[in-house]
Amino acid sequence: MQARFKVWLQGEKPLFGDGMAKLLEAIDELGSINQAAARLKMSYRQAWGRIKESEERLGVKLLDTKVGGESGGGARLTGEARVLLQKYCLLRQKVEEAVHEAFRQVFGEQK
Amino acid sequence: MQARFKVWLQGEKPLFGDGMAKLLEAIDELGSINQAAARLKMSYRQAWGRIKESEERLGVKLLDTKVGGESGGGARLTGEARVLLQKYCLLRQKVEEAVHEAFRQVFGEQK
DNA sequence: AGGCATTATGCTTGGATGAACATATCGCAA
DNA sequence: TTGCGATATGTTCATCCAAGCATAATGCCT
Repeated sequence: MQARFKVWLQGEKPLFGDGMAKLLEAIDELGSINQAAARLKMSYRQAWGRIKESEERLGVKLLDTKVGGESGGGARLTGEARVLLQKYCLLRQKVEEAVHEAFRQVFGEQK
Repeated sequence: MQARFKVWLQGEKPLFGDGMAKLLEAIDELGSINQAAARLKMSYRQAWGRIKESEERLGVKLLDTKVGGESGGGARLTGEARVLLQKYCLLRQKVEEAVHEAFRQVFGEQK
């Protein structure tokens, strides 16, 4: 038995969680929404929709996108997206450590 | 903006989370699944199903139930259910404090 | 005997979430 | 000028989970 968790940023509605974090990381590495979606085994349609939704809720532009041109176009994270992603990852990491520690304290060496 | 979280116990499948905790607390206080479900604004059907599912996954009997008789019957937590509930609440509390602290550290005094 | 509150369980339907399909457009490159 | 890879959206379809409906059984109490 183990403890699992989710953590996310919330305003009036959910703003930014693990899904967006993984998606932005993949876009940052691969340079396009399309390839990132493929790696995460989601459709381009879904990836794009989640980004759009998140941008609207946050009131922050997360991606600079380019249509057409060399390699067909692409997407790059904005500075604000980078800052947010980095902060979220830090938050997540701290919480993960806390969950592990709390589980150990409460449930000890259990099956 | 704030940080929210969920934490739950997991084996092969999810075993015990916030929903079950609130449900068991209400049953403990009110003495019946029926009244507990009403308080939590869920149907008896759903409450009963979740308990059954959780018992099966955990391999632990959570309730002693009685059909008919004085006041129509009722349900009481087993000792194992009490122990599990108490441990889960402790885990949840520790995680909650950690999430708050981590959010403060990472996001500081933010809008 | 009849009523009542409760446990116990099957079945059906509705809503929401995600998958899939269909286009349109853009701009470089061959 | 045609093709390619990408962004950008609308729409439809499937599928899973929750909600609600229905019903049986039990045992005290009046």
